[in-house]
Formats: sequence, structure tokens, C-alpha cells
Amino acid sequence: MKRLKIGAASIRDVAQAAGVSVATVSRVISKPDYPVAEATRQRVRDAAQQLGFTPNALARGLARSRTDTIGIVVPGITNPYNAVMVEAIDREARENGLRTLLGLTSGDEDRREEVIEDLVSRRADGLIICASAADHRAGRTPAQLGVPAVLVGEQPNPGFPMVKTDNHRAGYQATEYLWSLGHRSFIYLTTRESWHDFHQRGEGMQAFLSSRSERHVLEICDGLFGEVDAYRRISEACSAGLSATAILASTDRHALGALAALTDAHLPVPAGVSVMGFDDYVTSGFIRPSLTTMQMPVAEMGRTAVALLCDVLGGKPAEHETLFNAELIERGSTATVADAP
Amino acid sequence: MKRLKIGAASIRDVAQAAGVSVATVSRVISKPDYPVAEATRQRVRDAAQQLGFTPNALARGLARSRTDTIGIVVPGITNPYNAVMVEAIDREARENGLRTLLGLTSGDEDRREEVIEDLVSRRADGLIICASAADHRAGRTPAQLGVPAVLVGEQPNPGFPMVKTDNHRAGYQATEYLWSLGHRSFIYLTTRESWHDFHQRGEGMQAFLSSRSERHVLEICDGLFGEVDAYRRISEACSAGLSATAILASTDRHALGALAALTDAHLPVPAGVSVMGFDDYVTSGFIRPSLTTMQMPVAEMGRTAVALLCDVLGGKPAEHETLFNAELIERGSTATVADAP
DNA sequence: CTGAAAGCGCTTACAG
DNA sequence: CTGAAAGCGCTTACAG
Repeated sequence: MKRLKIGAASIRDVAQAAGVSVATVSRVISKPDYPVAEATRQRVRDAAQQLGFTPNALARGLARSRTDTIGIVVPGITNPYNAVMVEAIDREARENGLRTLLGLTSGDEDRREEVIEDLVSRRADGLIICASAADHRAGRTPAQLGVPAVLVGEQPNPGFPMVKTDNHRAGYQATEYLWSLGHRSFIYLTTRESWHDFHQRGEGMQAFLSSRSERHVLEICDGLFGEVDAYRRISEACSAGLSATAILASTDRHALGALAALTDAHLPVPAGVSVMGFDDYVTSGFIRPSLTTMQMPVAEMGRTAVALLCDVLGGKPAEHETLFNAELIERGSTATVADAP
Repeated sequence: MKRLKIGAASIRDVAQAAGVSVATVSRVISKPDYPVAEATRQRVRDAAQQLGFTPNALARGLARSRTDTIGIVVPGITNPYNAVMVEAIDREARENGLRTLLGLTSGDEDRREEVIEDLVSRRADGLIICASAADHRAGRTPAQLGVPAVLVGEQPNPGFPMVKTDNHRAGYQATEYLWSLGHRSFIYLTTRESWHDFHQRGEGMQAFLSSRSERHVLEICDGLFGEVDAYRRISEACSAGLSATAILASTDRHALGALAALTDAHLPVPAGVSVMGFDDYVTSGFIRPSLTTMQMPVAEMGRTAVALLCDVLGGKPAEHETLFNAELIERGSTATVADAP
């Protein structure tokens, strides 16, 4: 008669049931190609199966000083951009034999420190830290962090491998495209102070504009945090008499709000005003007019981040900055500027 | 001169540096109100601080047979519904002193089993399992799972505490609302076979309809998985000559696709056709026409799930089924039926 | 091919 | 208020 155990079966229970040592059990459980007699192997497997044995990853990690786990630090996942990123990272990690630990910071700096601390205390082998609005600890170096990490998106921390999309260039291109359509009067919707990606996009926009000698005007609407803010700002602009013919939004979320505002103000898009965003949320292709946007290779960035981290973990030197390019997705919300009829 | 340690400092290093036993260090580190002389406490803290000591959660969990961690099993987070759910769970867990472990299943049954296995092996104290399209292991009981769990959303597993929104009722109400606007000819966009929530919503719709003696017609478009599918189906329906005056979509994603199709087919919404969804994605309030929808209390469900799990973990009996109600959010995409002019 | 034993870093009765 | 010691469940040289 078997004694009733409290809690889950351990490797020892399995060893006992199979009549072998724990070392042997450990080998058949976690070293697939360690030489073990086939008969023994089978007995161990049967015993494990029968006892409903689930190896204790805590003990394993403790013994190996390695958890095959990477932590993902991200402000939130409610934003499709981050959600896609996290899923891509998770998938790629899994394909490299790694599990994932998600740390949500809510875009808060203190919280972020706690989250990193927590991930380290759970002994994640490495970290992937995604850019966030306001929670950068600028200037922190790899040595201070104490665990290998790669950064995704614009972040002011020196010394880490970093993967990002060339936001400056994307902003430049977007503006160039709008310019080619004949637009000369722009509004840029953004949150410059906090989100570095947005900032770079705006810089790119200004870089393009200052390269033109032709007369033009750019108005920057700063401090926008979501559809609502963008909606309000553009609504106000409309009732004040909108002079811009093109609105570039630092993200599709802002663009969505702007689009709603224009529609409500009976300003036709793109006939009256062109609107363009960044990021290409799934939604953006289905709203009407559909949104022209700069598509970021989010999933690819995520996968690259994992690959880089794997390199670092494997002792290989990692590329220091991996740059991707955004792609212009031309849709219905932009058109040649309508000269006043 | 200090000896160079490999890896992070341990409790023993701290003990040595502070000139106390590891037991004492353990107490000041993780038992805030265990009586320890103030001077000792301070010395330990200083030493820990100075060594950059980060407690090893693996060792702690192993020793305590408890990790203060709950696993979240969810098909994906790319869907706003799940993303909001996960964030709500994470926040509520944190407020209860629990950390969270995210397991992504991609809506695949095998993967889901792996994920659960993984979470168990990492010794999550409990699980919150969110409903998913096709990855239910119907009929599994708590005993078979081996770890406390609560289910969120319609799932065919008996014996677990379960929190959900009354989808049947929501479907009933949505239809009742449409009916009250004069609609008698409906299309229901769904994926009946796999997603239980959708199924219940449809059942509710049919329940309402069969309670009416007045003549009406309902066409069910099944097998839809996203905006694209909905778009295609409604586009086809339009070119075949749409007879329905109201489209009820089992989720806002379907509704978004339908709306795009109608717009592209030059069928005015809501003047020609009314469209209504479920879930209330943030997007839905900003598209034009804005989408009438049944709002689900997602965050509240997530919080409740955590509370329930805490009850179970604390040995308290948990409510067996907690039912929430959806709320009708009336917006621009629905209107009184337009009798043919 | 297999096992005994030390060790991973903590916690927690048990003594004092 | 403090410490010595056993134990949590694994892994991994080291022997055989």
C-alpha cells in the first residue's frame, strides 16, 4: 500500500517506485541523450507517469543556476504594438527552448524597477526591456543591471544591445510622402516629452521639412495620450478653422482620434484633409477611410531581440544596434492636396 | 580583501558581511515583523544593500513550497479583450501580494497542455484559465488538474469556480434592442463551433427571436475568425443583395469588418443597415459611425477571478459561478429600421 | 550504465 | 533576540 504523499511527487518518489537512484531519474527526465539502459529508462518513465510526476522547475533552476527563462519588461499589453511584440518574443523564445516571464510596468518608473527586481529575483537568465513612455532609468548600464538584457525601441541607456526601427527615418519618409502629395501645412500629433519613439519620428519630420526651401508650416500638438486627446485637439482645431491639409499622427491611435474628430466636424478625409499614422494596427486597415500609415516590423523586432539575447547568453558578442525600417502602407486616408476650389 | 564571487550574492554572503547567521538574514529580509534587534536589522540591511543582494525566489519557493505566484492561461493577448483581462488580473494579483506568470496558448489545445504543465512545474500556486476558441479540454476536473484554478469565460469543465458574463442574456438583450428599433431581419456573425462565449450569445439571440410570434428571419454566418472573414462575408452578402436590416456580430472585431464591407458597398450605416457588436473595444467608440455594442465587464471579471483564486488558496470555499452582466452601449451604428422609401 | 553525495539558496521548527 | 541544522527537489562531478 502506498503512503499518501502531501504535495506533488518528487524525483525521489519516482526513484523509489522505479527502484533506481535519483540521479538516474534526473537523467532520464532531463538529459534525453544521457546513456541510460533502455529498460531502466522505461521503468523510470512508467513510474513518473504513474505518480503524475511534474519536475520542480524551482529546484532545477536552483541546482543549475539557470532557468531557461527570459523576462519581458513592457509598459502594458493593451496596446496592440506591445501585444504583438510580446507574442512574437514569447514564440521565438519557446522555439529556442526558453520560457518567458512577463513584467508589466504600467509605464511607471518605480514599478519598472520593482518588476526588474522581481524578474532578477526569479532568476530570469536575461531580460528584454521594451521602450515605454515614462519609465526609463536613463543612463543605466549593463553592469548596473546585473543580468544580460537587450533593449527594444528608443531608450537612453548606453551599452545594451538594442533593436529598433529607424524612427527618425520613418518620420522623414512619412513627411516626404505627404509633401509629394502637395501638402505644405502640417500638424504633428504627439507626446514628445516621454515617448522616445514619437520624439524621433517628429525629429525626422522636422528634418525633412527643414531640408525644403519651399514655404511650409508645421504645428505640433504635444501631450496627447490616446484617441481621446487626439480627438479633442483636432476637434478644437477644426472649430478654430483648420488650416493644415495634412495631419501626421505619431501613432495610429492618435490618427484614429483625429479621424473621428474630422468626420464629426464634417471635414472630408482625404478630400479635405489627409491623415497618416504610424504602427499599422490591425484596425487601421478596416476603418473607413482606411489609414495610411508607417508599418513597423514589430514581430521581427521581437524575434531579433530574442536572437540577440540568446547570443549574449551563449557568450557570443551581440550586435550593438540593430536597425529596422518602417514601411509606408498607402491607404485611403491620404490624397493629393486639394487646392481650394 | 573580498573574494570575488561568481553569480549573485547569497544570503550567506550577507550573513557573513553582517556578522550574523543566515537565519537572521532570512528573517530581516522576508519576515518584516519577526522580532530582531534594531541594530542587527540595520547591519543586515546595510550588508545586503552593499552586496547588491537580491533574494533568490527559486530557493525561497522551494523552501516554502509556495511561490506567491499565479499562472494565467490565455490564448493570446493580441485581442484587446484578453489584453485587458490579463492586465486586470496582473494588477489585482499584485495588490494581493501575488506575482503573475503568463502562459500563451495560441488557442491550441496541445500547447495549452504544455503551458499548464509548465506553469505547474514552476509551481504556480494557482491558475486562472481564460476561455479560448479551441483549446478546451472538456470535462477536466480540479482533481485532475492538481492545482487550484478558476475559469474565466464559458468553458465546459465541471467543478471549477467560474466567472463569466451572462452571454446568453447579453445576446438576448442585444437582439431585443434591435427588435425594438423595428428590425426583423438579422444576420449573426460568429464562430459557433469553437468559441463558447460566441455560441451563448447566439443562443440568446435565438432565444429572444423564438419568443416572438411576429415574422422574422435570422441568417447565421459561421466560421468567422477576424475582421477579414467578416468583411468578406458581408461583402458577398451585399453583392448578392442584402436583405437583412440588422447585423449582430459576436464581437466588435467582426463588426468592424462588417462595417468596412458595408461602407465599401455604399450601404449607409445606420440608415440602410444597423450594425452591433459585443465587447466594446476602445476602437469602437472612435470609428465612424461609432459602434453600438454590448460592453463586457472584462476588468471586473479579471479582478473577481483573482479574488476567487485567493479564496481557494486561503482555504475559503469559493463561489461556484459568478455571473456578470453585459451593458448595452448605444452608439451611432444602430437606428430605427428604415422602411423601404 | 548507475549511484552516493555535495551543493544550489532559502525557511523554519527547535533550542537557547 | 539569535543560531545550528534539517529540509525543500533537483543536478552534477566523481567513482565504480
